Formats: sequence, C-alpha cells, structure tokens
Amino acid sequence: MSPECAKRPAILERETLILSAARRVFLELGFVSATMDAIADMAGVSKQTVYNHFGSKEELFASMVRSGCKEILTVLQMGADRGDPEQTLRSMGRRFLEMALQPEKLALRRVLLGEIAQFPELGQIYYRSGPAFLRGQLAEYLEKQDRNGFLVVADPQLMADQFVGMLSVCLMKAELGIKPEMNPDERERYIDHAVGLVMSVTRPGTATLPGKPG
Amino acid sequence: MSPECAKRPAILERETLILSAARRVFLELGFVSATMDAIADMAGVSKQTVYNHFGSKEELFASMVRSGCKEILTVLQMGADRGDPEQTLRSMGRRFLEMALQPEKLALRRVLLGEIAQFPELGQIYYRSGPAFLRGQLAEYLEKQDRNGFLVVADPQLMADQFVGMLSVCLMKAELGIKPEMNPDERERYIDHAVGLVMSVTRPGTATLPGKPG
DNA sequence: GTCTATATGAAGATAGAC
DNA sequence: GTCTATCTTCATATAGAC
Repeated sequence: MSPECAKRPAILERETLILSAARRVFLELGFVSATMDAIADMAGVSKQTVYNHFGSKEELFASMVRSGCKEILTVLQMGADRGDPEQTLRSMGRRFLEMALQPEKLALRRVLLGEIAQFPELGQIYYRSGPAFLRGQLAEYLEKQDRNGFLVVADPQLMADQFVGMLSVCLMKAELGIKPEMNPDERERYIDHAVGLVMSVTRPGTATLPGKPG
Repeated sequence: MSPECAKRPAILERETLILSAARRVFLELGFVSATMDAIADMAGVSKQTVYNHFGSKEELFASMVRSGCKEILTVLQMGADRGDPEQTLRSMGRRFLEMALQPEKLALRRVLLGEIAQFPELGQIYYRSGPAFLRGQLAEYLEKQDRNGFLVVADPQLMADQFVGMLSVCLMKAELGIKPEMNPDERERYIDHAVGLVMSVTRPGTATLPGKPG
C-alpha cells in the first residue's frame, strides 16, 4: 500500500466516483434537468471539486457517455463464433438484446438522443460501440461463411444491418416505454424468427435474393 | 365572413399559431431548454396568452406531440394495397421511411425519447401513430394474403414487426446523426432487401420458417 | 382575452480560505 | 485539491391594467 491510500480516495477513484454519480443523475433527469449540485452531492464531494476534474457540465456529460459506451464494447467483445451458423447468430442476437435492454442502457440511449443536437459526436461514439460493432462482427462472420460456402450471402453488410434491425424492434418498444413490456420468452421468439429468416435466404442452393443469381 | 375575422385571428387560428411555434422551439431546443418566452415571441403573442390557452409548459408540450402524431397518422393512412404483394410491401416501406426520415419527425422522436421518463403516455401515443400503425396495416395485409393462399405467413404480426425493424435501421442511423447520411438510393436498397427477404420466406411452396410446416 | 411588468426560485460557475 | 459562500443570470408563473 502506498502512503496516500490511507488518507483519502486517490484521484482516479475520485473521478470514478464523480462519473458514477453523474451517470445516475444524468440518466434519471436528462442533461438539462440534472444539476451539478445534485451530482456533487451524490458523489459526496463539493461542486468545485467536480469543476476541477471535469471543467464544465458539458464535458462531464460527454465523459459519462464515453465511459458508458466503453462498457458496452467490453461486453459485446466476447468471442462469438460457435461453428454452427444458426447457433452463432442466435448467440450474437441474444447478447445484443440482453445488453441493450438493460434499463441503464436504455436510459443512456434516451438521454443521448435527446442531446444529439448539442453533442453530435456522441451519436457516433454510441453507434460505434453498440449497433455498428455488432453489425461489423456479424458481417465479418457472414462473409467468412460465404467464402467457405456454408452460406450464400450477397451483401453481408446489409444482411447484418437488417438482422440487427429485426432485433432492434424490441429496443424501440422498450425505449418508448410500450406496455406490456416484452418478457424473455417473447424476446426469444424475435431472435428465433430473425435467425430463421436469415438462415432461409442464405442456405446454399436457394439463392432467392437479388444480387446473387443462382 | 363572420365579423370577428376582420379584427384578429380567431381562437383556433391562434392556438394553431402557438402550437406551430411550440413545435419549432421544442424540437430545436428540447423540453427543458425551450422557454415559454421564446415560444410566445415566435407565435407573436404574449406569454400570458400562451398560458391562457395551454395552462402550462407540460400541457403545451404534450399538445405539440399529439398534433405531430396526428399528422403522421394522416399521411400513413392513405390506401396501401396495390394487388401485387411485392409492390405493396415496397410502397408501404417507402412511405414509412419518407415520413419518418423527415428532419422534423426525427427531431420529434428525439425530443420525445428524451422526455419519456416525464411523459410516459406520449411514448404510447407516438408508437401507435407511427410504427404500430404501419405494423398493423402490414400484418392485416399479410394475413389476408395468407388466407387467400398468395403468401405463406405463419405469424403476420411478427413478420410485420421485423419488416418495420429492417427499415428502421435507417431511422436509427439518422436519429444518431451518423455520417455520411443515407441517400435515397441507399434507402431503396434497404427497402428492396427487406422486401426480398420477406418475399422469399413467404412464397407458397417454400415454407422454411418454424410454425408453418409444409 | 390580451398585454406589460414583476416576484420568485434555481442553477451554472467563481472567489477566496485552508 | 478541496471546501463554503456568493455572484449572476434567467425562466416560470403571476398581478394588475386595458
């Protein structure tokens, strides 16, 4: 143990503390309604300390979003290929929905969308850390399967995009707070159906989509 | 002409005026940053007049959202069935994207999502006027085609949902402000691909999806 | 119903001591 | 670096005359 540990939280710990408080307050109230006072109180530090570390409300918000996106990336990055294409798709889809449907992630999306006009770059950051990342993994996988002759995929990018889209319907409803909420069984039906759709048009010998004539 | 027309705008006109000003200000700034002063100025009336007509900022916001949703419904309600299933799907999809991708509609979605926590019922209103309405029309259409033997659709609701989902990917990107923006040609590719996917799994004689054994 | 003027309260940011 | 106390600004909502 280094000496400063005994005295008070180290700087990094303190910033983490403030970020985590900022997350709770911003996600509950939105950018404008959230106050620096509330964030400082929740972190157990003075307002001035918050300003010392993050400069302004805007910078604090951006830092909070970036840290949330980093978390998403970390979770989605776990290996995906399971050999069997059908199982691989299913597993990717399940992981995506589980992640994105967490109340905290839904709240992050909402508050982020509300502030897109003021923080345009945060939209890109979120997109890359979530939907685009999954889409990239998936497109890469589909392309590999196509090269190896296990699947027939004329446009892997587009197919991956629309696979994500078919699942994102669940997200949209959750985001809008549509009742009744979708239960896990229903989510599974959406995953099954999406996987089934993709599988039936990519099965070798049944090239029915444009761009890849039999 | 009735006498009061000559003097000043009628009450209904005045409310329309305020609503339209509210829309512009709310959509540009979001709920909290928008000020009653700005709305009153833009409408060319005094702030007190705004309060007389709409009671509070919250009620004004809700009224603005409701009027925006009513517009969407009006546009999407135009007849859809064109006989040929493929053409019908394409036309429905095109109409949906054209509507939803309008900058004003994107802004409405964004600001609405940002305020879902404070106005839960507005999420339902929006959903019913947009995605759910299209989904309903589409599901009904698919079911009819299934009954008549032109298509094989085991679960029309789910299929309709995921058709909307495949198109909504375009929406998601636009909402997040992802650059470069999608051009009309690219949108058309998404529509084509989604229609192609649905058509290939619903063509009679190739029942490859679960729930509808041949 | 409409206007001008104002009271009230709150939030972002800073000053100055330790 | 951290804290307490304060400054400045601004938006909601109301009061009172026409």
